[in-house]
Amino acid sequence: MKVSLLEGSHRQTCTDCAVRGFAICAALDKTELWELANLSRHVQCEPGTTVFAQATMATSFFSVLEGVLRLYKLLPDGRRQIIGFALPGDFLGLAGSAQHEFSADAVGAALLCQFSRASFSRFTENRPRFLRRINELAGRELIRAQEHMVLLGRRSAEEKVASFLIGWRDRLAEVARAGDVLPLPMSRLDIADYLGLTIETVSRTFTKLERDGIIRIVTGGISLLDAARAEALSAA
Amino acid sequence: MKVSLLEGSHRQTCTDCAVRGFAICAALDKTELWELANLSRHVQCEPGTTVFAQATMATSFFSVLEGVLRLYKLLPDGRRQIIGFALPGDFLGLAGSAQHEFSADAVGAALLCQFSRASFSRFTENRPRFLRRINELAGRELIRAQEHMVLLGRRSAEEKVASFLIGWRDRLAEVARAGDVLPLPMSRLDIADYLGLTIETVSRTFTKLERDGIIRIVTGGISLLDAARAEALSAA
DNA sequence: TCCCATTTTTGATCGAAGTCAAAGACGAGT
DNA sequence: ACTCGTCTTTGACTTCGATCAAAAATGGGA
Repeated sequence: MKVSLLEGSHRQTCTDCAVRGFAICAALDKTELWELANLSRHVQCEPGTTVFAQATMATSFFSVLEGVLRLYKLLPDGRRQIIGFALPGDFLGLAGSAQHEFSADAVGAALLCQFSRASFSRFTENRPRFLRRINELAGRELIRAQEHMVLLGRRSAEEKVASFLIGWRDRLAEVARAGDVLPLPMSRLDIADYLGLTIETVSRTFTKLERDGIIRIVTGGISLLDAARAEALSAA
Repeated sequence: MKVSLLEGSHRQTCTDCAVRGFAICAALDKTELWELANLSRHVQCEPGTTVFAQATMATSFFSVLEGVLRLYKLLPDGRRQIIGFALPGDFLGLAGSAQHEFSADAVGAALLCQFSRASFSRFTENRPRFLRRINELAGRELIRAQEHMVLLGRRSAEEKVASFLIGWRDRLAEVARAGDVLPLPMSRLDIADYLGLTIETVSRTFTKLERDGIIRIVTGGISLLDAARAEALSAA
């Protein structure tokens, strides 16, 4: 496993940032943005790169600019639970704990905006607007986590897969133009570990959804043929 | 189901509050505390009272003073997932959404400190210290939720029950003197819905842990005979 | 103290998802 | 186009926890 980061070239101007409108920095005015820019650096990650590992010191915070990260926790015997996928605009470090509570690695190539913990905290300290923005993102994250607990604890395999597809579609729609096929950059194993299933069950369930005419499996993703039926499965 | 609250007598002074040291208001100085006190009222809840229901307008925030609340989400067909138990010092409203994302009801009798959403938000608005305190609690909540996802997605029934007992013991230790028996005020059904199991599986697992000499089942709780073995089960 | 409703426990059986195994598809590199 | 390694799919079988059913314990009220 690669654990290194490819360091980005140099500091960036935030004003033309692709996630400017919906990332954590959306709450900042021009002056503050410039100030924050001076605390940040861009980091380019190769596919599979581990950005940080569970139980290591959290010396940095990150904002995702491009790509997808998988966030996961491991049990001592190797069982893995993916607790979420981070997309452009997502912030890593909301829990604010001194140690990383989970590991994060890039699914495909990814570009991150990195802040040192200390300077970011200092910047944050006396900016109520920014603090409220952090609260807002943390609240959303908490709601997502609670919804995911229902999925993990109370839904069948078919409902889990359908919920995942609908949820993924909706999240992607927030950050990118939706095309005909829903790209699934993560592996079946990632999906299984996200849904609390095995890879075989995920695969069988995809096949079943395809047999039932709800989806079509294509390379690198699926086509949602019958979104209404998928939504019904994912809600019920 | 009872859905009403018994309204408390009148406003309270916060200085002698039982949860003063570890509730959300721990971040406030004397003046602020007095100001916040004027926005709060105490609410006494009978056992089983629903404090608020999922998908209703969130017009109030609450801080738990005494008792235990169960926080849960329901699926349309009645399946229930308990996403957590709230103890004294816990704050309800961290997600800050306009609608309640889950329901909350009192397990036994409970005493709450209620704030109107509007006045609490106004109070919060320009107090970075207080905002950071809210962030701190939200972060803890998020970490708990992430840990619970691992439990729901990747642990066996026995591990789930052991984790629950250890986690409950540790949470109680934060707010009350630990006695010989660990009180379990919630029903087996509550425990089952918290762990993503059925009531029968929870009961059988308790019996098995007792047969194995790890716990002793007593009325209203359990005795942890072999905490080390329980911790091993809950970690592994 | 005795009832009766509710909760908990136990037993028997079932089934959804896991496990084990092998075949098939895909893609990067030659 | 071919090869090798990885990922995905499919099949056969097993198992853990769910379901269905009933007995036992608990507790509040007459």
